[in-house]
This record gives sequence, structure tokens and C-alpha cells, in this order.
Amino acid sequence: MMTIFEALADPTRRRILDLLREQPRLVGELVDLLETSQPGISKHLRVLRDAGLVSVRKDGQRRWYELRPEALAEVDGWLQPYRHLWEARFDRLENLLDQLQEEEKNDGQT
Amino acid sequence: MMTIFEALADPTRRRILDLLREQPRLVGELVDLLETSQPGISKHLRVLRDAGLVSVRKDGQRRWYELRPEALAEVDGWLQPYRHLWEARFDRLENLLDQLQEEEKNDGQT
DNA sequence: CATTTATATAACAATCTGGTTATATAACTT
DNA sequence: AAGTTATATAACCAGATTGTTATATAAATG
Repeated sequence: MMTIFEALADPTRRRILDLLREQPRLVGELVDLLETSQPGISKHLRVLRDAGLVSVRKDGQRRWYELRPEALAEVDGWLQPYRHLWEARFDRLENLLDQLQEEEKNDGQT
Repeated sequence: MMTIFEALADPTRRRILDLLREQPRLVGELVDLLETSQPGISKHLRVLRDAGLVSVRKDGQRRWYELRPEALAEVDGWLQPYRHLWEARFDRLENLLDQLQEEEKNDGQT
């Protein structure tokens, strides 16, 4: 079975999630919005479902697919210990830029 | 070329990043710490390098691989518009649990 | 009831992935 | 200089992934 990370690796699946972020959608809507055959979309939806990223609700012959954003907390959790590392770097970059700007101002005054 | 999301899909590559989070490492160290052949590790490192997730520094015949955490900001950025969605859900769950606990307390008193 | 519609699954082909072994390359060591 | 060490790349293979077409299934419709 696919992990969340593998599920997110495919760009079409990420687009599906982006579309479901706005609202639940029928399979047919997603087929119209993306350029992949209906069976292709159904297969992607199954992967997303198995990974816990979406849920389905039956409505007669239709299927409403809905985002389950909680599933993304796992990715966020993995990312967590890295966050301060890149934020620290951006802070340092910002400081450097501030400093350069400061120096330039001083140059202008001499 | 592989995107960051594809690079992160492989568990061995995620472990490499986790190890580099602590400190820069030589290829040989990673080979010892993970159970994959040296060429296997080198191939993963190339993928990570192409994705911008690590950088290399030559040191004689050795190569120090170092984490480039800024690259992960892209993943964080993709995740960003989802964050409030799952946080809202967790908040609601918390409220529900509080409420249940409250009701239980009241039941005890009757 | 026959037909159409919405979706899922099967079967298949092409490509990609991740691993391995063998080999190349360049830098140390003796 | 010859041998050893660290790493990268080539060549290859098995299995996975993604896409397609054909088909199954169940619900809606005339």
C-alpha cells in the first residue's frame, strides 16, 4: 500500500487534492477538469483514498469525493523538525540583506 | 528530472535527509547507517542533489553531503493552504471531546 | 424492461524506479 | 609507481507506476 508521501508524488494527484480543497467533487467533474481518462482518475482517487487523503460518499450512482485534510498532518509532522532549520537560514539571509542595505546608505553619505 | 515531492516519496531518501539533519555526512557513513549498497546510496544522493535537497562539498577523495533545508520550503508552501483546514478540524474535535467530558461530569451529578 | 449514465475494475503496454554487480576515476598510502 | 580507498557511473533486471481501452456494475431514465 502507498504511503502518503508516495501518494503526493504524482502531480495529477496533487491537482486533485487542490481541486478538492475548494469543495467536494464528483468523479466526472474531476475528469472534465483534468486531462486524464475517467479510469485514470478513478485509479488516482483509489490511491488517495487508500492513503487516507480523501473520503467518498455515495449519492445514487454518483460518488462525492471529499478532502480529508487531517491526513496531511503526517507530512507536516515529518517537516516539523526541519522547519526551524530553513527559517533560521532565511532569517540570516534577511539580516545579510539588511546589512548590505545599511552599508549602501552609509556609502551614499560619505 | 525528479521534483521534490518525488524525491521525498522514497523512504530511504527521507532517512538520508533525517540523518543529514543532525550533521553533514560522508557517503560511506550513510552506507554504514542504511542498508543499501554504496552505489545505491550514491544514486539516492544524486536524486536529492538534483532536487536541491542536499549539497556536496569535496574534501580530497571524500564527499560531504549537507542538508539544504530551504528546499523544503516548497513542500511547506504547498501544504500551507491546507493547514487551516486540518487545524480547524482538530479544533472541532477538541471541542467535541471537551463537550463529552462536560456531559459526563453532569451525568455523574444527577 | 431497455437504454443510458456514472463509476469501478481488469487487462495490457510503456515507462520509471530502485536495487544490484561490475567498472571507472581520482585521491590517498606505502 | 603500485596498491588501496572513496565515490560515481554504467549496465542490467525485477517489479512498480501510470496511462489506455474494454468491460462490469449499479442506478437513473424513457
